[in-house]
This record gives sequence, C-alpha cells and structure tokens, in this order.
Amino acid sequence: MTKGDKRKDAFVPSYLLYLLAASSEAASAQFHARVRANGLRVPEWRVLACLSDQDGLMITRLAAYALAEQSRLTRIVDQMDKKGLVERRVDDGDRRKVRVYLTGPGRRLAETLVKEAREHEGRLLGLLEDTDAARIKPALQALLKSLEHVSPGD
Amino acid sequence: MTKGDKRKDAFVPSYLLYLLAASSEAASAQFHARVRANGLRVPEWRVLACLSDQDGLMITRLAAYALAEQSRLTRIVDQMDKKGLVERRVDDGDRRKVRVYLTGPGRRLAETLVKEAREHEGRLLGLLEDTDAARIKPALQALLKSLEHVSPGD
DNA sequence: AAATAATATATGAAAAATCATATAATACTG
DNA sequence: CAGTATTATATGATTTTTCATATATTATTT
Repeated sequence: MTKGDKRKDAFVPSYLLYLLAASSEAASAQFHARVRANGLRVPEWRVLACLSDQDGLMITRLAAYALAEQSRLTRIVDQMDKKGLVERRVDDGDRRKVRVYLTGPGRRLAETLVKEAREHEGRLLGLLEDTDAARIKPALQALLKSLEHVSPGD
Repeated sequence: MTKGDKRKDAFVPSYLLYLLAASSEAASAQFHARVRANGLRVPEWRVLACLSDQDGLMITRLAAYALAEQSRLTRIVDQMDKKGLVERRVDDGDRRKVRVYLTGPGRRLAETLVKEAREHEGRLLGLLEDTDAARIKPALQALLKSLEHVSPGD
C-alpha cells in the first residue's frame, strides 16, 4: 500500500454538496477577510451588494437575495442602520412593507467593495484553466435555475 | 422599459462567490431536510460522512474535513458522543491527540445517509444538461485545488 | 534535562442565528 | 362590511457559533 492509499473510495472529496460548500468557503475566505477589514460582517456586505444592485428592496426580498433568513435580516438591517449604512422607509402603498435604502456612506462603501469583489473574482477565475474558468459560472447558474423550480418536499 | 428591466447590470446574480454560496445552499436544502429527519444537524452528518471515509481522525483533521472550526467540532463530537454515534479515544502515541471513531449505530446511520446522499446527488446532476453535469464537479475540484495552495494573505 | 516553544483539545463568555410566535397591515369572503 | 385569512416585519427565548485563551502533552533548544 502506497503513501496516499488509505481510502481508495472516499465519498466526501467528490461529493457534489461537499464540493459546493468547500469551494464556496475556500473561494470566499480571502475576500471575506477584506470585508471584515472594512468593518463589516459577511451578511452586511451581502446586503450592501444587493442594495447596490437594487435599492429600496423590502426586507423579505432582501433576505432572499442576500441568502439570510428573514428575522436575521431584520437584525442585520438594525445594525447597518445604526452604523449609518442603510435606512428603513415604510412603503407608502403598503404600510406592512419596510424598504431598505443605502445612505450616502453606505453607497460609497458598497461601490468600493463591489469593485474589490470584481477584482477578486477575476483573480479566482485566473487560477483556473480556461475551460474550467469558462464553464464554472454557467454550470452554477444552470444548477441554481433548475433548483428554483423544484418543489421543497422533493 | 419592459417588465424585467429594473437592473440592467446586476452584479450579484452573476458573481462567482454568490453563485457558489447560493447554489450550495439551494442544492443542499432538500438533502439537509433528510438529515434532520434522521435526528441529525448538518455538521453532525458531515462528521459521520467524514468518518465513514476515514475512521479515527483526530479532532483537528476532522474539523478541516468537515468544514467546521475546531472548537465547534469539539462540541459537535460531544453531542454525537452523548447520542452514541461516535466515541473518543486518546491516541496512544501522542496523548494530545483525540481520535474519533464511529460506533456501530453511528456507522449504520452513516451508511444509510451516504446512500441517500449518493442518490440525491444523482437526481441533482440529472437536472442539468449533460454538458453542465459533466463539467460541474471537475470545475469545482479544480477551483478547490487551486485554492489549497494560495497563501491566506493573498 | 530544564526551560522554552509548539501543538492539540477544551472551555467560558460574548455574539449571532434560529424558531416560534407576536404585532400590524392588507386582502379576501360570505 | 364584519370576520377571517394572508402577508410583512419584529421580537423573545433558546441554541449555535465564534473568539480568545486555558490546559495538557510533546518537541526543541541550549
């Protein structure tokens, strides 16, 4: 038995859900350090990025877009509000809805970080062979899209 | 302006780190429900899967393999120990090391869930076009591999 | 071999996340 | 249009997670 031969049929290292979780974590590590260097936690950065795509989202949609559970997002918005990065405004047409808007400083920080994120993404893709670099985003988008329409109980 | 035109240049939906996190979450959702139906939390399932690949891993290596921080893994092992799924044994050669082993019931549950996981993975890949299904795992493995050798500060 | 450094795990305190549900506003229905 | 259901957000209580560091063991240095 040679050195690396302990497990001939390891399940985990080639399991799709492991590969997704592990590569998400590994690929994000350096950039998330930049996020924290800017005084933000990861969910806060996600909120900034989402609002820079579409300002004034309501809490529920922002939660879905930023991959956070609703009650958690409520508290994240609380903290970002206290930091002066976003502000809440009740929707005129439907007063149940709370819309979240970037403030000036919030928008500037979002722009800075989105720029850094794009650069970081470029470096990540640069690590891959051209063929993998070209395929990874379309493959993930296809996976996401096919899952949007899967019933939760399946 | 047509219906879907609100954001012409959205950043988030085509950002690699978003695609990784979102597809990891979406792809895992159904299977993680099965995990909970078996009385386990996700990190516990990961520990079972890792130990079924390689039994007797030390805490630190198990933490890295199962994508959990060390002090958290210590507590996860505590709970799994109480449930009778794993047991701790101090390493004979180096008494700092604590090795974690599957018990009989732990191994049986691991086998059941690994089987379910393989079937679920097959269904996920079946949702994709052949070309995406064939490329997604190699692309993720390439990404992971290229990140293993990146210095943390980069 | 004593002193120091390094490694492995555990633990306390604090922060964050989750779950169920409260509160409030709007939409439906008979 | 009163009553019921639905939708949106917030909150309290509990559980997880994290961070720093304590404790224990082994390795290294002089």
